[in-house]
Amino acid sequence: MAEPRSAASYSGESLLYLTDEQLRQGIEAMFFAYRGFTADPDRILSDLSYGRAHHRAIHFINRAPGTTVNNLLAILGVTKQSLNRVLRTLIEDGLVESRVGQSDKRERHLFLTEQGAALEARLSDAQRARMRAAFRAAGPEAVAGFRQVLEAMMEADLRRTYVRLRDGGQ
Amino acid sequence: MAEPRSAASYSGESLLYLTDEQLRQGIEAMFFAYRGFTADPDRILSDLSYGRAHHRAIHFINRAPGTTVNNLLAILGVTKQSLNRVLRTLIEDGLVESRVGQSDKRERHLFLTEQGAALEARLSDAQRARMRAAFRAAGPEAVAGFRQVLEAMMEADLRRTYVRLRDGGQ
DNA sequence: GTTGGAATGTCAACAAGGCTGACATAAGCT
DNA sequence: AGCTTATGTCAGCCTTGTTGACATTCCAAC
Repeated sequence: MAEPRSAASYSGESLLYLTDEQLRQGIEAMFFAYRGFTADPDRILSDLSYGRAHHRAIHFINRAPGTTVNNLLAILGVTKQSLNRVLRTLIEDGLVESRVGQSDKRERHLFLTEQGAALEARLSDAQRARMRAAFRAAGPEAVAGFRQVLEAMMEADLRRTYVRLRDGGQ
Repeated sequence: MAEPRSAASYSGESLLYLTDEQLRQGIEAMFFAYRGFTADPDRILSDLSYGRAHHRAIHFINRAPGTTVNNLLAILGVTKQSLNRVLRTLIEDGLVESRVGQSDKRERHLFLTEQGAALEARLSDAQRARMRAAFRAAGPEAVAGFRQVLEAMMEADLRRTYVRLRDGGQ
């Protein structure tokens, strides 16, 4: 259970931050923090009888307007049936618009309507407010570390997606 | 939408890390990283027809052996009906033992059986391996920042729970 | 031109895991 | 004795994930 953590690798540098105890604290921090991370949007959504799935769709459509359904599937990591159910209600409710592609007419390109953008703003304002408070409390060096660790924790394909989004790709 | 971020507070210190763009990157990093965070245990669990809910229960029972049902409810933030469904299967399957309290016989104290501890070890080995890789890649200063930001992101009551667990309380 | 495959949508059925509400039981407290 | 607390359980509902099957539309290759 307690890992031997290869005594040979102690070459001057302290590896105490890699003990099982430290790792477990990191795991629990992720668990509890994620609850906080989603708490504010969840409250807003429950009043509208939407769920987290709707939030995720709205977020990434806003993030990459005109994205295709297939593209969104890859980002969200769910089945098309599951996403379709969510998209259908968002389209019916007038928050999302689905336009047939010009070059490839099989593709549907997704956009937020004015109403959809309004909800997106409300949700992300709430979520950013908490993130801002956390960033401010921790300071810029901590934020840089936070981002580094999270990035290293992602699955390789999602890290590529994350970096592409971050660096302004579409 | 774009916050004025009170120009008066620029007292020499750069607040560029608090821009909406930086905050949004933090939000997306949390989203993608959490998927990585749960990916390995999820794979193990799906083979056993257990879910994340079982993992969470097992984790915290291992973490605080003898904890009561009520205590676990507070940590996990679910209803007793929801938790009970999970606990029932874990007890039936012989992974968790429920002992009537000595002082207060209404309470049930929860413990992992040998079998339960074995699964816990398997799950947390997998999860720790990813966390360890991420920590190692990012380095000790980054890890400290990661922990600071996450802690600041928690809801107040969960932060207390987290700190209590971290500092060896039960 | 026809055919194969890709992108999408839809229907049906199912499961996990949240939730609420109601109720039972046992035990502790006043 | 009566109220409260801790727990368990039943029933039913919702969201959001899954698989499988099938239709449509359209591009592209042959």
